[in-house]
Amino acid sequence: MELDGANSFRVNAYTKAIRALGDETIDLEKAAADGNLTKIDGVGKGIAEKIEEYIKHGSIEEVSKLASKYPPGLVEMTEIPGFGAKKARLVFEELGMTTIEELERGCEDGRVAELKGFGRKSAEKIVQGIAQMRKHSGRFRIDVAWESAQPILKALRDHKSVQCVEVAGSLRRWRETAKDLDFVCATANPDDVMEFFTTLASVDTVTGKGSTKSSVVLDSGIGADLRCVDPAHYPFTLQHFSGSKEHNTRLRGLAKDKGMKSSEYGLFPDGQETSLPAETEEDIYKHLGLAYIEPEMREDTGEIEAAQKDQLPLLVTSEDLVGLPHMHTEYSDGQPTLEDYAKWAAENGYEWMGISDHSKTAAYAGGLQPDRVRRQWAEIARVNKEWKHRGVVLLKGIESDILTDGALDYDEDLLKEFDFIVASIHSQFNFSEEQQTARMLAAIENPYTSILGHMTGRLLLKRDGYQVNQKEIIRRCAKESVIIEINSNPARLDLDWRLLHFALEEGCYLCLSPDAHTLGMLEHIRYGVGIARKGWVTKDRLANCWNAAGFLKFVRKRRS
DNA sequence: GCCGTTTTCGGCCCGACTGTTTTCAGTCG
Repeated sequence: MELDGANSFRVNAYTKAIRALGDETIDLEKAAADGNLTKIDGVGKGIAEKIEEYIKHGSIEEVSKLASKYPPGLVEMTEIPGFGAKKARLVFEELGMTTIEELERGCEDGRVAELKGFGRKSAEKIVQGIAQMRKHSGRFRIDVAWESAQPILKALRDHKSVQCVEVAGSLRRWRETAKDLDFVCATANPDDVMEFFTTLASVDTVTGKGSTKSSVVLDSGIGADLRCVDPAHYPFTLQHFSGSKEHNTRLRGLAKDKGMKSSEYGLFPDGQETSLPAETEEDIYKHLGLAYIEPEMREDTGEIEAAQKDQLPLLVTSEDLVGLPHMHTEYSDGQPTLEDYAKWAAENGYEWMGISDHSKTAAYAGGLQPDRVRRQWAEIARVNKEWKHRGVVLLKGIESDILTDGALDYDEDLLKEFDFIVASIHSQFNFSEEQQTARMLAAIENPYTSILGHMTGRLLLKRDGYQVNQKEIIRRCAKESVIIEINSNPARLDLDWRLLHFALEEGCYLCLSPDAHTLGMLEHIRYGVGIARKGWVTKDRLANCWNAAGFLKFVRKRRS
């Protein structure tokens, strides 16, 4: 519709409706049958008709018409940074271009630069944008973003003109991936700070420079924006650029209802040019009649309603964690020894570490045959004796493959002697959803399964998860008292945070797993904490916050 | 196209930067 030059308010109306329909709790066919479609926020007569048309015919005429008018390559073009629908339409109509490759050639041979509204620089930017897009598919994992951000944050904090600085955007909200980094800085000398920022050693290219906003691309390939504001505006600017866009749109609506205008510079009562005061973000939320909302929750997934009723959950923090399950040792495909983990736990304030190497079927990963399992248990007993005085205990666990029929990977004689068992799928990713779900349900019903490992097996930005009915799995885990893992490896972050709130409502217990294969990977738990907070997780529902006795009691209870 | 404790018409969130312009359109967050 944007390519077709449709009224932008119409486009917005569809965008808003699509977002509402994305809520998995809506059964569209049922709503249509009951005539309740227009009760969905953002769905009126027109869009309801489109949905009904789709349910009836499996397609929508207007969509088909638009699709035949504008080749799919034009939609792809709009993914190029700085290149939107209007420009895509122009190169299509004026130059007949239908693919990104054609656009790239047109930029190189000078045809694009001759178009009205374009020039030499625009053509160069497009070529650069295409290269960017190809190289990184536009998004970065949170660990890349976090690690790129830390040195910059430190450098800015140490700069004499910087009063305070914080990372905002999706990284502050702990999204699993980020498009770029956003820094917000309070300073009286913005030009100083901007000059410093754009000449940092890790900066590869400068793509924009002004006194309020500068943009760069770092060596790591990720973009970074810095906003500089007067210290009086800082809380507003930080709040604004922390997003999400959807959250802020709602807040601006609330402001409007209260006769105020909200922007990154303040909260302005109608007709006034001075903002209401705010020393912290908390003050801003207070002005809007809301309890303070933690950045992780700012996704417009119910947090605003909860804040209005002062019913926000008290989110778990890393200080609440006392134990970690799921880590691999030299016995299978990990690098650390048992001793290494015990030492790390003592040094980092943890009481228990749940050792879980791969089980025997995972031969590719050095899965443990029963004799090796018993040898490891003997060593765990020895290490535990040595570290008892430091208040650390290693638990005897295993990451058991879920076999194709849903069985665990050892005989019951051996299974019953483990302290806990993480059950995970590592093979037959191509099962149908029905097969995969049945396989997983069978594993959940096994009384020796304590924790369900990485529910979908996804690798972020790389591989989609296997097909499985996650909600059915979650409900069964709740019923069977199987703890659902939040795999904290930044390549996984699986279970997805979007399902955590649902899992909590269904009554599930969760745990953060480092799934470590090196000591360094234990640090990944920071991403798990972020994701857990994002999913509204409280410490009473997180097994990591229970002491070893409590964790073992929970696990043993379902075996009896 | 959606929506309505002022409304069934006339609004719809707001501001910065860039590259192309001579006052602005497009894009982005």
